[in-house]
Order: sequence, then C-alpha cells, then structure tokens
Amino acid sequence: MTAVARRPSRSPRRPAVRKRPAAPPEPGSRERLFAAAAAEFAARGFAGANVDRIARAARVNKAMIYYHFGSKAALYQEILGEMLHAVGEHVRAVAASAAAPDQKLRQFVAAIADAAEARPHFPPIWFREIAEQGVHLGAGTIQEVSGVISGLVSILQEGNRSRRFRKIDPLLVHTSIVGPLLLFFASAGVRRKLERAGVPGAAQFTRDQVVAHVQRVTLATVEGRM
Amino acid sequence: MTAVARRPSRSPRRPAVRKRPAAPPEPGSRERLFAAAAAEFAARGFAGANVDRIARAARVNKAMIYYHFGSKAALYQEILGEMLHAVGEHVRAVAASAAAPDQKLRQFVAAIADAAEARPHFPPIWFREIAEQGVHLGAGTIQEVSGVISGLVSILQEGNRSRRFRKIDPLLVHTSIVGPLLLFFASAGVRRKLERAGVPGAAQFTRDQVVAHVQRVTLATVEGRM
DNA sequence: GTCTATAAATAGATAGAC
DNA sequence: GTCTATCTATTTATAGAC
Repeated sequence: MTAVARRPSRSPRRPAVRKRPAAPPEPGSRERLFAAAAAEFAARGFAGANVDRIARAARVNKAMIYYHFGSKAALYQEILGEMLHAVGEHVRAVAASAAAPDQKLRQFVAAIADAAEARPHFPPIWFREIAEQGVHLGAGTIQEVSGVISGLVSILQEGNRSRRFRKIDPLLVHTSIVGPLLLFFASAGVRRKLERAGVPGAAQFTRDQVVAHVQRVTLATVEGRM
Repeated sequence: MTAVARRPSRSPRRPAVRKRPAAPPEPGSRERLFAAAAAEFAARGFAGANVDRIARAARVNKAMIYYHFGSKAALYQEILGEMLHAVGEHVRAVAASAAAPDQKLRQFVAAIADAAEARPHFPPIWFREIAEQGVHLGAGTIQEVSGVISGLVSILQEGNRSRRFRKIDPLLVHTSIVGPLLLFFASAGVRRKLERAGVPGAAQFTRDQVVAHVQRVTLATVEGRM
C-alpha cells in the first residue's frame, strides 16, 4: 500500500511499436477491467466488490486482474488515484487560466461538476472513501486531494489581493461547494426512491440547477454579499 | 427486507414488570450490540462489517446477534432506521414549533448538525447508503427521509406565505444544507490526513463555523439576498 | 496474455447444550 | 439469555498449462 499510479497506465509489458498510433484506443483487457471495477466499487464499495463479478462484467478472465493490477486493493487504489488526479487536472487548469477570480471560482465549481459527470463513479467512491476515513488513500492520492484544495486557495487569495474577495476560510468554501455537488451526483438512486415515495421533483432535479446555485452562493459568500 | 423498527426496541420477550422504572438504562447485550454494530458499519460499511468483530467489541457472544436481530442485514437496517427516525424527530419538532420561519430554518440546520453529532456514525453510514443507492432502505426508512424533506418544505412554504422567503426548490435548499454538513461530519478522518499532508487548518475546522456558515447562506438564499 | 483448477482463508449462520 | 462448535458458502489469490 504505497504510491499509487495516476492514470490507467499501460499493461506491464507494452509492445515496442504501436500498430496504428492514431487508432481509436480500443479498450484492451486492462481498460475493460478498469472500467468494470470502477462501476463495481461505486455500487458496492471496496469490501462489497467481487473480483469475479468485475471480471465477468469486463468479459475478461479473473486471473487477468492479478496479472494487470496485482490485487483487488491495488486495482481499487489505481481507480481512486486516477479519479482524483483527473479532478486535480481540471482544477489546476482553472487556477492557472487568465480569467478573473470570480470567473475562476465559477469555473472551479463547474470543474468539479464536470469531473463528477465524466466519471459517474467518482462521487459514490469518494463518499465511501470519506466514510472509510481515507484508509485506502496512499500518499500520492492525498497529494492530489491537497492539490485540489491548493487550487481553490490560490483562487481565493488572488481575489483577496485584488480586493474582490473578503478573507474567508478556504475549507469552508470547499465544503460548501463539494458537499452539495457530490451529494447531488451520488444521490440519483436515493432520489429516485424518494420520488416514488411521494417526494415530488426528487428525481428531476437537474445538474444545471445545482451548479448554478452553488456558483451563485459561492460568489455571494466570498464577495461578502451576505 | 420489509419494514424496519424505528428505535433500538426492547428484546424479543420483555419482562412483564420493570424492576426499577427510574433506573439508568444500563445497556444489556442488545444495546451493546447495537452500539458496536453502528461503529462497525460506519467504519467498514455493510459488506465490510464483520459480525465476529461486532460481537467482540460489544463483549457479547456472536450468536446473540442472531438471537436479537435475526441477521446482519436486519441489524443494519434497524440501525439505519433508528438514525433516520431520530433526525426526523428533531426536524418535526422544529417544524412544529412557534418560531418565525427564519428561526425555524436556522433550527433546521442546527437539528441536522445536532443529530449528526449525537450519532457520530450517522454521517458515514448515510454517505455509504447513498453511494449504495439506498439498497438497504426499506419503505419505513424511506418515509423517515421523506419526512425530513417534508419538514423543510413546510418551513419554506410558511416563509413564502408570509412573504419573507422567495419561491425556491426545496430540494436545492436541502442539498445545500445537508451536503456540507454531512461532508464536514463524515470527513474528520480524511481531514486529519490532509492536515498531515500539509493542508493547514484541515483538522481544526469546527462544527460551529460550518453550522453558522450554512445557516447564513441558507437564509440569504431563501430571503433572495443574492 | 489468457485460461483452468484449486488452494486457503474468511465469514454468515445455526444446532443444541446449559 | 448465553455459549461452543461447526457447517457451508463465498471469495481472494495463485500455480501452472497453453
């Protein structure tokens, strides 16, 4: 349980020459396992996930999991690391852009939402990892999380230097952004159940509503309009 | 997997007469199992929880789990139901009080936070249940969740009738309250790790800060001040 | 890289004595 | 109500052929 790879890296022994460099990256057994495992871990958690089911879903022999990843735990950590790395990339791009601080803050919110939408398994997996107190978080993955917060810190500082933002605890801002967004993206299943139980609109509730609201609230908070 | 009990009810065959009615409810094997199981499910999830470990932590024989609760799943559902029922009770009390709508809304936020603090295992268990898409949620438990939202809806309607609150989607308000609160309460472990990894203040960050902030933001939102 | 067969450990549940 | 012993199923992981 040490460092964790950042991306779905290539297989152990990659061929020396790629046949068609521009070919659409038709998923091999490793990529299929990666995708199937993300879905399984999201739906059932680390302990609840079953390697046989992952292999079956990926239409790959179970032994390939051990060939490619070494263990169930290593597979899980690779997925977790890749997800957080992707979020970090988005956020770094936003923080480094030339936009004004208020625009950057809006983009920060959108970046989290985009990452959650592009990787629908990220919100449930991250919720579970939080509940698990981060026991599967290696040093590299923690750094990715820390990087996301650093990005937010630098945006807030920039706004503060130019007198547009008041001084405010970045963790508070972070919690108020990430909490509602993750809850929204992770809760589709429960909201469907609520809708059926008579809570009107629980299932319809859109991503755009939530993102726009979080953006508005965040701006109002940092600009001292409340 | 049908209906679920609301409280840690008494043992199957309760004695016809209570010895000392005012005696402090010294926890019997059932209560100890209930508490130990809540901790275990919070830390490891339903699948990751281990009945042997629960019994050991409760200093009770494992067979007692089956005697009192019937199965691991039933034990889990009883815990989940009790937690959501407690939150519902708090919220109903707030909604039924004589306070003004803005005060009720503040109290709603505080009620969620109080419930999370009184039952530290609730936030992680609920995060996991959300990630699990509510698969363990029986009809009774869904009703409890629905009741919490109904309470919020009635507070918002009351404020709207008296022209103090603007019209706003209650689900949006709910998500913006519950998301940050649960994330805060569930994330103590990860925040400790972040602090050690160089994110200053991640571990210190207090409950009062978060509650006050959520209250301020929520009021500003519904009063149209943003 | 892929597959079969199997080892080895774990864990939920129950029978039955007290 | 409590405890011991055990049954049974599941599941991670690996050896080794192809």
